[in-house]
Amino acid sequence: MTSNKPDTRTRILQAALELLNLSQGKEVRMADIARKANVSRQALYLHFSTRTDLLIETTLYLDDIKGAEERLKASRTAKTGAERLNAFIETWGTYIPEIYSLARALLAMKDTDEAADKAWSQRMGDMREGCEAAINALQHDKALSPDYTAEQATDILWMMLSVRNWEQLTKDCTWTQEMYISTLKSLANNTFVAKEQTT
Amino acid sequence: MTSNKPDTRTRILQAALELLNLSQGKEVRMADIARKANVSRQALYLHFSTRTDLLIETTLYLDDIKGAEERLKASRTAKTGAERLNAFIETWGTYIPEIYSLARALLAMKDTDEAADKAWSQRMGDMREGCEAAINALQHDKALSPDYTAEQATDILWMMLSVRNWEQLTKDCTWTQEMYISTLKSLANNTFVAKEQTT
DNA sequence: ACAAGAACTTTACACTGTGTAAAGTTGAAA
DNA sequence: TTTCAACTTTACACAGTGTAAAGTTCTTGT
Repeated sequence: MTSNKPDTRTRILQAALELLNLSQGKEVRMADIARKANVSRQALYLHFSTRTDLLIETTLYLDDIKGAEERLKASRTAKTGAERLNAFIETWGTYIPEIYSLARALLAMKDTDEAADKAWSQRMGDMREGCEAAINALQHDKALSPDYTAEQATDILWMMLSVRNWEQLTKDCTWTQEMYISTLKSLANNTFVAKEQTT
Repeated sequence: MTSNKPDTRTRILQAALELLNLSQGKEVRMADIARKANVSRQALYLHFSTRTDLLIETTLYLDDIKGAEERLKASRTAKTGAERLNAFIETWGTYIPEIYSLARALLAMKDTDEAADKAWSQRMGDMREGCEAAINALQHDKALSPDYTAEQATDILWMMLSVRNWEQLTKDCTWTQEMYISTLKSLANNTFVAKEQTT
């Protein structure tokens, strides 16, 4: 039988997660996480080589909990390209707020910390593949707007769906999550789906 | 006659600017700036209370040099709303790369430093007014797409034109500056300018 | 000519947070 | 009972920001 009390490593990851969710914005320090996990600060370094490493591992842990991959894969079952585009926006748009606290911490380091930058870029690269798949599906349906190449369209969709944009719209512009999802769908559809020709 | 050798304060601002432009990405420290300006590190604190303060003052200095306000005001002379929208995108889009180094430094602090956040928000608030004016001009022409309210449209345009988006498109997606400008114009026009009705 | 003061320099140090180092404790397995 | 892994405890190096205070230098007014 698998023990139900989590091992130290997992407890640290959970502590990091909780603190990040709680202390919105404020820096979460190694000492804070250690205290929350009921281990010594030094013990963190037995499991994670640096703070950056710990945060990166925490994102992986979170993805695991949330079942990120399965969810994103699900959007591939849609029939038409347009449906697929909408499904992807819905899925990703719903996922963002769940990972936002952590994303924010990583984003804050991205500009100065090489490793954090790399980790974040990789994640965004994965997300980009989802954008690409949706755009390709549109193109396959001959439903991609002639205004953009598939690559350009991917770039633009990727831009639209960035975490920073979600942050700006829901925080600075105080949009609700529903508004965000529906408006981005509308925006993406207007932009990428070719207008029906009454030829 | 006004002395042509700049006073210490100005020399510090110039040094900060140069270093930020040069050392793309890497942190610029107070000691670095002091060295470059040929003053002691302590002298910086005689002119600026904190590093954040210095960076903020540097942005103001830069705006001054670049004539930011005059340029942005110029876009207001356009006749139609659509022209105005394009003029604004052109002006702002051209301005971004000129302030990018500094913007980047401020953005990096924004997430943790209260004062930096405030200063940046204020700047972006100013930029938002330009977006709002362009959208209002469109609405006045009855040329605003019925898909969005003026406020929503402003929010979306503001989002589209964010520095982070410029960064993503030109750095990650390796778009040229020309491509950025022309694509964003096309994007904004498609999104906000009402389709001509053949009623 | 001299005092006063502004604008620095120099030296020293406090503080925060990350990360390293090494010796000591504890509990379980062999 | 020893041995080992997984910790704890204590100590410290290091970077970078910001404070403090005494010393220098140059200018200016009287």
